[in-house]
Amino acid sequence: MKQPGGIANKLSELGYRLTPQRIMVLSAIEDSDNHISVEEIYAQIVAKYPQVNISTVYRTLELLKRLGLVTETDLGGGRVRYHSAEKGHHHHLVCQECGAIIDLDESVLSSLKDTLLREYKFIAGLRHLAIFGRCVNCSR
Amino acid sequence: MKQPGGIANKLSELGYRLTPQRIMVLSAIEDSDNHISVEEIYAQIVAKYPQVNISTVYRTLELLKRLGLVTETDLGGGRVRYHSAEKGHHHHLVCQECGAIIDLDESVLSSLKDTLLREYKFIAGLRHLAIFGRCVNCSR
DNA sequence: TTTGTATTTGCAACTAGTTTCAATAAAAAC
DNA sequence: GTTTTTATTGAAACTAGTTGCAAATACAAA
Repeated sequence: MKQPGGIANKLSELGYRLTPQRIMVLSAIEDSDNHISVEEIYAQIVAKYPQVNISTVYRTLELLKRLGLVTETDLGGGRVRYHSAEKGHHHHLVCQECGAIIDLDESVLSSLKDTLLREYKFIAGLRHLAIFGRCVNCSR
Repeated sequence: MKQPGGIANKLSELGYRLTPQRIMVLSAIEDSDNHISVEEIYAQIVAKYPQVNISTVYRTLELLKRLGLVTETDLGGGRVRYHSAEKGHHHHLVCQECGAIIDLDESVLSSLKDTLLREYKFIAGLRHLAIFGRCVNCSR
């Protein structure tokens, strides 16, 4: 099929089968520079193999998400997007006025995480969060 | 119909019509102690007026959300719930293991808001956030 | 290489939520 | 109280995502 990347290796290590459909979903995510949507993944696959069903794409993403190999982020307007967990965690500031997306380093949320752990004994996931609001340009 | 609460007054002040359907949605939200789901609101309405359509409930919630009169929170598993904005803002820690929901005061996120404003010139909404992770009992 | 089997897939039916549009009814004007 | 205007509603069609199940196939074992 195609050279399997890091996610594919982990999948088979965990005992899941490496089907062509799964490899195509993995490639689409790994080859994508930024975040990729279900439609984009599906379009990419159908272009080569039209018989592949969209439900397989949804199921594969659900699996990858559950195993923590991929992170899902809601960047607003129901636009859920996917990203390889291998490429590191980060967060986004999403402007609800102009739609601008500002990337945010993971460290910005670390003091919040500490507070929650100390005061509420709660281990916050916060791997890939979208914070909605207004950017500089739109707040004037 | 029914004694209109604070939200109803604001709606008509803003020039929106006070229909029986809207008043019923408002009452359901205002009368609910905690967060209420679409199905719960709809079930409550249909019990009295079976001819009311679910799309009207969705449209009313969309309107109230847009006007900031009601806050929407995703408490996990696609279970979106609604809450009167008049009753104050707060946040939730949701345990992905046992489903426990811990309420969190708004102030816990104020230092994060400050940081985002100072370092990124971004005005974060963060009115009603759900943070996913693991509670004390499940993290052992 | 062939066989066996449990996992995975495609398909079709289903659910939640959205949208379009003609009919209805709030609220303003008379 | 009646008429007029235009926002709002109900109905039905539509879209995105999910689920059940029989058929297909990845992979282990022979």
